[in-house]
Amino acid sequence: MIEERGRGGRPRSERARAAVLHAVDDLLVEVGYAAMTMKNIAERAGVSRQTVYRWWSTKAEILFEASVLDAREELSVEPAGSPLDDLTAYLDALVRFLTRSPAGAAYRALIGEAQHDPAVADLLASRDVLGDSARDVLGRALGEDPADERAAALLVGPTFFWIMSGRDRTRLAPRELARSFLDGLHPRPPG
Amino acid sequence: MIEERGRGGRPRSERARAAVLHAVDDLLVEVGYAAMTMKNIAERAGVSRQTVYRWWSTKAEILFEASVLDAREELSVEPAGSPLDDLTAYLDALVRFLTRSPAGAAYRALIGEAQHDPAVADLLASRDVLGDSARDVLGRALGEDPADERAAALLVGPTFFWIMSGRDRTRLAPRELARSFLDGLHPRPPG
Amino acid sequence: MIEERGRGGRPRSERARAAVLHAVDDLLVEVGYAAMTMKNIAERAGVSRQTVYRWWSTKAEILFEASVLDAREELSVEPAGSPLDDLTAYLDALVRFLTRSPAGAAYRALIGEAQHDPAVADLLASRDVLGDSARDVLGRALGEDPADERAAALLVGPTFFWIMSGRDRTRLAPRELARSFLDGLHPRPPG
Amino acid sequence: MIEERGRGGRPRSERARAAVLHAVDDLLVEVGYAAMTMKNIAERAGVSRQTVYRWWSTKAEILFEASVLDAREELSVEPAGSPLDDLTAYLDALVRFLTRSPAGAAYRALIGEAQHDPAVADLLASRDVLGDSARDVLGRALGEDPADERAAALLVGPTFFWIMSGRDRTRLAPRELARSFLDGLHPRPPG
DNA sequence: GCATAAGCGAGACGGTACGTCAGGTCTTACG
DNA sequence: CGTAAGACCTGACGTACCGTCTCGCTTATGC
Repeated sequence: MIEERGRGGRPRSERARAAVLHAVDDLLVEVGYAAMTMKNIAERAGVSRQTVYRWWSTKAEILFEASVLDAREELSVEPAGSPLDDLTAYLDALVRFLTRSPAGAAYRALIGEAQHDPAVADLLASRDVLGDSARDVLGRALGEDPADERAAALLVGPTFFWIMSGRDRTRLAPRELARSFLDGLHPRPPG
Repeated sequence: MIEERGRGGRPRSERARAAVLHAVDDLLVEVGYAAMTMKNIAERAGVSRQTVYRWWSTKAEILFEASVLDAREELSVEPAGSPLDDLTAYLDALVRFLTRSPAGAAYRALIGEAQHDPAVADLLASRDVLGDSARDVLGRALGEDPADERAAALLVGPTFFWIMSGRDRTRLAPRELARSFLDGLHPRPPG
Repeated sequence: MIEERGRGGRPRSERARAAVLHAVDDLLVEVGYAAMTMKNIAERAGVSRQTVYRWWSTKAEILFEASVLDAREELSVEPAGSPLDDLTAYLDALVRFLTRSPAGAAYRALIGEAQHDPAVADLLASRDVLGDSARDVLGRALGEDPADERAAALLVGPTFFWIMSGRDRTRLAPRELARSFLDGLHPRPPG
Repeated sequence: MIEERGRGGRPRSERARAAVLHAVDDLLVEVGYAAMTMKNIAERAGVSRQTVYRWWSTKAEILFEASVLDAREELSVEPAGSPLDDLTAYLDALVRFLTRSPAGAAYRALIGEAQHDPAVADLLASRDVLGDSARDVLGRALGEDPADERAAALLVGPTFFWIMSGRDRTRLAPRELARSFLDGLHPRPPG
């Protein structure tokens, strides 16, 4: 990623950029998505409102930039030896991400906004965090390359629905889900 | 529903109630959830803002009341003869609901809000539209009574995730999903 | 001036109106016209910005409304017995108004704005404070009815120019100006 | 005006200076004084904002520098043979200046600003454009040397007031004003 | 010719006011 | 007492201009 700067001009302040991303992270945890405004992001970051608007259009954009790296990291799991163990570990990580991680809270908020804001929908479409991570683990566990998007939805969907619809995370059984997924992929021969 | 009224006083205007619910339906389609405000709900309904606030606290409440009946109806399917056909018909209805129906748009918007608004989360928890409809069809198709909440999530989840994450609905294959679900429930015996 | 109110609706708050007009008066003296913003008018008045904008479009409008009554009063003088005394008294009042009175400061500021803001020009044209007061005193002193607008300009102009161009008010001689004015009106017969 | 420069350094760009003064002239005519900002002066001149600020503090300063020479020129009139003709010609020029000339528009704007900005008032006091021109013509027409500042105010004031208060310039009668002025200066002997 | 120094265009920065909008509350008059 | 109307306070919105600041580059002087 080459720094592309036109001739002259004061360079962008890396300090300001980092402060804004940091502020967004903090505010999401402290006051939640709805109460997080461009105004208090700027104030919290010790940055002028204009500077925030210069680089990001909406709080969704900032939040996305602030959380996408964390998200990728939290959703990548070490190889565990067997497909079932791999998928179980992944689903464990997914539950943790969606229910415990600040980045996951950001992701849920963004998915929510995307339902009624096309700009946010486009933003999320630009980096399919959940889909990519699921395809990664599927590729490794099942040797599919590239892994099927539909298979990823089968793997992720039940857990995603469970959490997004507000159900109790402790009643989820990642290992059973992983087993069901594997069984669904390799059906009994008919008859 | 008996009208419970204290002594005297003008009775609640049924006309106003209906006008508000109607206005919310229309506005959701015309301007979307984000641009739908208490103010323009009131104006569209020809009702004073105070009257709206008297009976509902938030636009989420109105929207929920306005769409929950439609939602139940749209998600109930006729028995189709076989489990596979029943589930396929249900998933077809689910896709239609989430992507085409105004009530479905309302539901997606509310799920979104619920991610960062506990009040909306409680509201949705009070009537588990998707879960109930899935349990209904599972009960009928598989003879389970009451049907398992986890099974419902397995059935609904992949489609839910696919739509909520903004993927192309035409690339969904409800019949394959139904088949995978049935296979996942009844795994091959090991060996 | 009949109070015209549609059916219903909270009546305009006289308290808010008075507070705004008062605040403008105070601020003009304390911080001057340029530093007087809609924002600090509202804050000083203890009134919301929206309420200020509801009733006035610009600070010029508020200032005009706040000062026009004072202006009329300060520019009306008691009959003094002779035309020369009448006019001298008037010019004294005019100097005092333009250099000492808050209403006069407001008037000078508005005349200034009017030079590059047509809306302010229209506003001032709607009530010709200086012209009217001059015509009044001329009508009484000279028995002209209605008094000539050009005569008013002859009477007022020199003093107006003197003050507006920032000259020292103590070097003005109202009585001499009044005498010159009377002589200019009744010229020597030619020859 | 000797160029005073320390050792070394790039000399001031005459091109930039001229471009700014030119831009101010144009913008005053095109968008008016209020809409003329340091920002769009710089853009219009093709000059950086910093460069504008390096040489002038306010738009008033630039405007003054840009228009004062034009003003002096436009307010100087050829000798016409008689005092009445001289003064009439001058008042004609004055009306034209105040109502038609860009330099006059600049002058009116500056007079306006001076009412609530002491810096602008000082600026205008440094070169009494109207007063000087009036004293010049009076000196020539009446042989007074130096001409009286009060006499200048008597001559200029009525026209100045007429225009500044927004009255119709076509209803002015410069010759009558000149005659009144001359009569006012040489009153009938009492009795 | 090479350092020193100032001017210059570009454009980001922290501020602050703008005018608008929605939220939620209140005060009227009418039914 | 419910209702329509609409004024009220609050506070965020996104924009504009302010005046300052950092850049890289240019253009002079003077050693």
